Amino acid sequence: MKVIKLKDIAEKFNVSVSTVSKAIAGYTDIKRETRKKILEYVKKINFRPNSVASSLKTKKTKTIGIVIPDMQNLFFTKILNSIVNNAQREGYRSILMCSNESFENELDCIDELINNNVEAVFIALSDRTVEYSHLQRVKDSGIILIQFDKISKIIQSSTVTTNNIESAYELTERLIKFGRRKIAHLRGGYISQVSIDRFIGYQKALEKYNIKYDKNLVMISESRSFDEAISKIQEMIDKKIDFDSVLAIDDKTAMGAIKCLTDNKIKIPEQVAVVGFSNAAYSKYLSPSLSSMDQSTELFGSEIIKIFLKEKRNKKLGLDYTFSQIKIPTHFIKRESF
Amino acid sequence: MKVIKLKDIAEKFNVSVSTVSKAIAGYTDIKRETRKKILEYVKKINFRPNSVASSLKTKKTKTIGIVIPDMQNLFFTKILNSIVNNAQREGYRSILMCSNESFENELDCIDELINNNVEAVFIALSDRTVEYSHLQRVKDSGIILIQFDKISKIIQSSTVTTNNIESAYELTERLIKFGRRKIAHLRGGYISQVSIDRFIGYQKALEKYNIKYDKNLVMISESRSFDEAISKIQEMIDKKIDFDSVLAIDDKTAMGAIKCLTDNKIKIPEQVAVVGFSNAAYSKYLSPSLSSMDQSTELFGSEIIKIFLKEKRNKKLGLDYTFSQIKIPTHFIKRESF
DNA sequence: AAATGTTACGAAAACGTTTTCGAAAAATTA
DNA sequence: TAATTTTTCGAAAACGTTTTCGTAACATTT
Repeated sequence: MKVIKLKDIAEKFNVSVSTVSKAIAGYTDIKRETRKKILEYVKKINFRPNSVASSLKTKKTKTIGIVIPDMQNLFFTKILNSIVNNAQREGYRSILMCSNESFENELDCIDELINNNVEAVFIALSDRTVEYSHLQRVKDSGIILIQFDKISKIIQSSTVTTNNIESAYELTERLIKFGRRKIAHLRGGYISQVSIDRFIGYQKALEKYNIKYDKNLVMISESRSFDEAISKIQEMIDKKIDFDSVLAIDDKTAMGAIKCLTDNKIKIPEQVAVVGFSNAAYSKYLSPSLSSMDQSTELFGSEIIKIFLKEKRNKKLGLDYTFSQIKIPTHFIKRESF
Repeated sequence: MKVIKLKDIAEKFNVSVSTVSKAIAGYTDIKRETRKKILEYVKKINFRPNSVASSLKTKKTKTIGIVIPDMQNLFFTKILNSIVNNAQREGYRSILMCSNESFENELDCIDELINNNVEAVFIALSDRTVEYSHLQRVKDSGIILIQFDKISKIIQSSTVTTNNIESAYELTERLIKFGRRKIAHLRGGYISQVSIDRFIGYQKALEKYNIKYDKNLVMISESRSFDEAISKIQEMIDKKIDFDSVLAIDDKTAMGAIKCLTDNKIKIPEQVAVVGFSNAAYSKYLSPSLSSMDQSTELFGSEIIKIFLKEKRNKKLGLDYTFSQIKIPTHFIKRESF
């Protein structure tokens, strides 16, 4: 119950607190045998210097803060997992915050993290974030900021994203080469950069293959929910709009599409091919299983930590650092839906 | 860039550091107007006392540690979300750790959290945890321990769990009342308490309704994976074992069952009804959508925090506290698979 | 033997708070 | 006016580290 501290160890070996501290920290101005016996004891009782006191003194908290918009979204939880694991490996602990897709919450999360003296903030913005002074505040506090997935280009920082334009382009191209010409696009709202970029990729591919863009084939799912996807597709069917494939903004909406099509006895992929984004964990479990664009979530975490360590090193050396803009490659996962 | 501290504010108003500190902390021995002007300024610049220094002094870190075995499992991420939100509301931050179903990792997580002076550890054990001295170490460090979902009864602590026995009983009973008698059970391994309890519930219901227990109807899915579930069901089909329903250990294995049955052109639920546990986010997206037992994950978080605050209060008052054993109620979600 | 260099260690300050305790100033009572 | 109480404030210690700098002890070189 009593917590050991440096002083206790110092007394045990009749040395000073400084000596013990330096032995543990690996200083070389300690006699070999002195250091050895201290280290042995430290190891035996599994002693680690009080991290709070240490943080106060060194001004390093060895803590990073993560803000994601949704904890029910496996894409984010996988990235989260990967960040946490990579951070842990480098000796950093992770404080987790969730904005729940609310701008208000996001502000609170940021203030909380700044107040907690985290060394870095890794954030995927909420869909409702339209103003960015809180991110500036992070930077002004001397905290390293890295945006991932849902980012704002207004604030200068390193970013780690999927190449959404290219990725959507590739998917569309695949559908075209599969023989589809009437490709419906179930997109997200207008303020989401992800949604915008995927839409651009979709258009570019059509253009490249001389397929006339038809705005009747584009539906907007503001909420990107399963239910909204169903109703949007049903609307298309009711309006008798002719389409032979669906490029959905993500796997959840793709699932909505599959559900709706199946209920309407439309054969997938024979009549309508369906493809999603993100390769959500459940995508392969569906009937038909969903073809999707995998985003290698493990790479997100490792790249983010890599950038963080680099920026930290540069900052320490007083170097002017340039921000990294990393694009995580995607690759197509072929399943039954297309 | 320069971080404000108490001293800066003190100088600005020509008072002492103590006065500023006390004004912020709400002490009453500060003149109203003095306090007012300090508080106004503090609010204006959004100042909060350095939490590291504060923690060192007060020995309260306002931090809780959470350990879960799997971040790809929506059941856990939902609980995680709920804990984090509830903790945040009470002014606690959450350090997140993931054991990835490894006992080794779990040990590391615990040591890390102890070293970080968290005030509480909330843990769902990994499936491979067979020894519990690390949990004892948490308690010995004066840290409040609360186990949830996957718990060990060997270590005395408060717990928050689903009533797995009753819940499985209810599901089985529902299948029986639905007219099914040949109920297959796709269970988990033998060391998982969750798996054991659900199996017990299954047996109890059979017994109650005078249905003879048939061990041919029970399959073990050690990994509880989608693929293993498929192969186990396929095995049943190949062996021509007759069954009219499947009680799966969780929604993922239930999905495997659905997939396999669908591929074998077996009608759900007409020929075989399928039901799962946990009401995973994707369950309603399937075709057929999956009936399941919802576990109100939000309640997990609020109950855990409630217990934590109670134990903390009792500890402070020096009371002998008794541990709470909370059972989170489940309720059946009827969908298409049964 | 003196001068110089090297090794091993500890004293003490500092990090930014919180909180106790004493005391000055103001208000109240005798 | 003197004595007492109440209000308001600040000095200072403490939390457990890290790290600088000084120095004693010893070794090596002139």
